[in-house]
Amino acid sequence: MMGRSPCCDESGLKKGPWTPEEDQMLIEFIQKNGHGSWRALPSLAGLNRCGKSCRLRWTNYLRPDIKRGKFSDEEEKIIIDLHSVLGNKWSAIASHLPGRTDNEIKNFWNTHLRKKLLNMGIDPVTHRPRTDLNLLANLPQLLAITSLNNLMHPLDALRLQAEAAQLARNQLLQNLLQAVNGSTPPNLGAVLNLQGSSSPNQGYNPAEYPQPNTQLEGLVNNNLQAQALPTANPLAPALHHAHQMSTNFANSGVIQQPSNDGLIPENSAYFGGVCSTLINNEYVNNISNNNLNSSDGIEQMPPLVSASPEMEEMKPHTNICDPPSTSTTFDTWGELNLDDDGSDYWGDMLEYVPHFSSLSPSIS
DNA sequence: AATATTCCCAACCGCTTTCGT
DNA sequence: GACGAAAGCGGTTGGGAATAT
Repeated sequence: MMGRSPCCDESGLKKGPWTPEEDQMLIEFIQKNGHGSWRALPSLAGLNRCGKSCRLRWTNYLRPDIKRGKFSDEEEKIIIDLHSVLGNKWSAIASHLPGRTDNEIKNFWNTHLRKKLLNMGIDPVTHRPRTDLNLLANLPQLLAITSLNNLMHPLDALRLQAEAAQLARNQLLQNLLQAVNGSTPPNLGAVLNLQGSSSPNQGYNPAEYPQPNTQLEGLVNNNLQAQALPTANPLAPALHHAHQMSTNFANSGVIQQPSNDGLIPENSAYFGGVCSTLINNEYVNNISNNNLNSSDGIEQMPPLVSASPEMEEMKPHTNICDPPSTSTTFDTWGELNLDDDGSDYWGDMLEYVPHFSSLSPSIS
């Protein structure tokens, strides 16, 4: 745009931190007169500041309805969920957190949540398990070595080739999703998770956001047949969503268990403590506190959503694990042996589909 | 105790969008 | 519709506080 007017650079207007006296002058003026035109406000209020500085000070700090202090666990979870859908739309995220400013949320994300997700093996941009960058960088050499080096132990070669295939699958999935969506794919599970939530995210309408692309997921599945995976499995999308939900908050260091009773409803898929159920063409994710144990100082997560009435009415019919026990872990019931960095999630999920299908009598 | 390093966040910068004429 | 001003917004920065050495 042309004709931008300089802000505080001219005429010696004060910049930098606000003093308590300046704050008081601004508060008293706005309480008495409202802010009106921000440009006109400073001179009317007797402040040697530009209007923009006054506006930011008021909206980010002095406004009486601002909630200050530590973010609650619930707020933290909402921010992560919304960020997985909205990206760096701090203002949009802030609109779902009464009393919090976009600036505050942005700072909280950059200083806390981003690092937290990285430490959990989750890419804070895509909200998906991180790709092993070192391995990816070495992928060509890896393939060359495993195909040419006759001295390598056959099992080691197989393992390395599996890792290379895993990377290729991750890349293929990302590329396909980006090609279709035209942008980094959102975490669909997070969208669905917020349906029916009683958290203070009033006005959140999942219909505004991208919905699951089951056709694409089927395409991805079919493109990965080199691993002898099943073709169209009706539960793959549900499992995909459960997987995404799971990786939002549970990763290395967290003991993941089957649902409380080891049973899952019909038309559902289970992954990492999250059960996704297809209801009226939409996925509803369910998790209970019982699904996670604290480990290594990681706090137990609050329930993401309560079970929907539809799910409550469903009669659990499929036992997907050994007799339930509080000590049951992933390793004891599964084909899902997760790497520390979570890099095998996608592959494990696909490999789990046939197992799931064989145990679910309603799926033919 | 002194110094260096890292963390944190209020405030700023400048681009984009909205509003009023 | 064109234009300019105001407001909105997201990225970046500066410096004080906290922590490490």
